[in-house]
Amino acid sequence: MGNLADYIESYLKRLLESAAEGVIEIQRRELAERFRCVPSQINYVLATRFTHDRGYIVETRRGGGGYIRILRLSFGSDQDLASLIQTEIGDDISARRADALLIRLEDEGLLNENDRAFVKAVLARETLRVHPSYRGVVRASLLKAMVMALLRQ
Amino acid sequence: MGNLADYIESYLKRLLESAAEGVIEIQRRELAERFRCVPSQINYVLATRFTHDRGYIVETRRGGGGYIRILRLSFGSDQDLASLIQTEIGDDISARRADALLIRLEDEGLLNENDRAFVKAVLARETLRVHPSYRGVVRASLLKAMVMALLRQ
DNA sequence: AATCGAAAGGTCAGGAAAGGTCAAAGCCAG
DNA sequence: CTGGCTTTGACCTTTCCTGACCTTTCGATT
Repeated sequence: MGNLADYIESYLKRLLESAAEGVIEIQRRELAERFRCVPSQINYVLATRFTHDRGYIVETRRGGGGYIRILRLSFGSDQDLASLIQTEIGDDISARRADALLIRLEDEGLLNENDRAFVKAVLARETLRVHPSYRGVVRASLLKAMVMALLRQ
Repeated sequence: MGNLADYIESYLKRLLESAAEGVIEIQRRELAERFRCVPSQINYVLATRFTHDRGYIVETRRGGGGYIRILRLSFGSDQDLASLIQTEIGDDISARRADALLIRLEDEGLLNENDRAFVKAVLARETLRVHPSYRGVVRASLLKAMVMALLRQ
C-alpha cells in the first residue's frame, strides 16, 4: 500500500467516513495540489477505486465552481441481506465484479480482510476446474454461497 | 534441505511467525535480490510451498507499487481438517454422498442442524442452474467452500 | 443578447514499474 | 541414467502516473 493512488483513495475514504451523509464534494485541482500530482491522477483514482461496483457514485461538474461529488451507497440494514446479495450477484458474475463486491463488503465491515481473501482464493481455485464458459455461473454460485455462509455468523 | 527454494521458504515462514496478524507483504523483486535469484524463483516457491492446501493464501498486485501478500490461515488444528475435507469431498460428489457427509459433520458436532440444512438447500438450488454433467463438480466446489467457511469460525 | 476568456473538469496514449507464465536447462537421488 | 524437483531467462500483462490536448460552465464585456 505504498503508491499514490492508494493514499488518495484512503484519504477520500476517510473523508467519506466522517461525512454524515455519506457524500463529499471536492475540487480536483485542489486535491491534486495536496498530493502534488497531476489532476488526471484524481480521475485515475476515481475510475479504479470509486466505481459503481464498489458501491460509489461519482458526479462532477465542470467550469467555474466545478466540483467532484462522491456518494457512497450503503447496503442499508433494512432489506433482507440475502435477497440483496442474490440480486447483486445474479446468476453469472465476472471475476472483476466479484472482487469489487468483496471489497465493498469489506468496506462495509461485513467481511474482514481474512474472509475476503479466503473467498477470493477459493473462487480463483475452484473456478479453474470448470470449462471457461461455465466459470461465471460457477463463480456466482460459489460467491453467493460463501458470502451468505460467512454473513450468517 | 539445502536448496534455494527451501531457504526462501523458511525465510518467509520466519517472517510470518513474527508478524502479529499472520500476514506479510513483500516485493518480489526485492526478495529475489536478497537471495540473488531471478524473480520467477519466488513464484516457484509460492506455488509449491504456500498453497491453499497448506493453509496459505497469496494475493498479489502488479504494476507500480505492486506487492505479494501472504496470509496464513490460522485455524490451528483445523489445518488438517481442511485437507481432510478436500480428500473426503474430492472434485466431484453426488448429492447423496454430499448429504451423508453433512450428516456426519453434524453428528460430530462440527455443524449444527441449521447450518446443515442451509448448506443442503444451497446445494440443491445452485446446482440446478448448471448443466447436469457439471453438477457433481459444482456441488463439490460449493460443498467444500461452504463447509470450510462455516468451520472457520 | 452575443461573445469571449478564464476556470473548472475530462480523455487518452505512452512510458515505467511492478508481478506472471512457461518451457528449457540443470541437478541429484535412487 | 532417468524422473522429478529446481533454476533460469525470454516474453507477457497489469497498474500507475504524467502530460498534451479537449470540453463545459460562468461571468464580464460588448
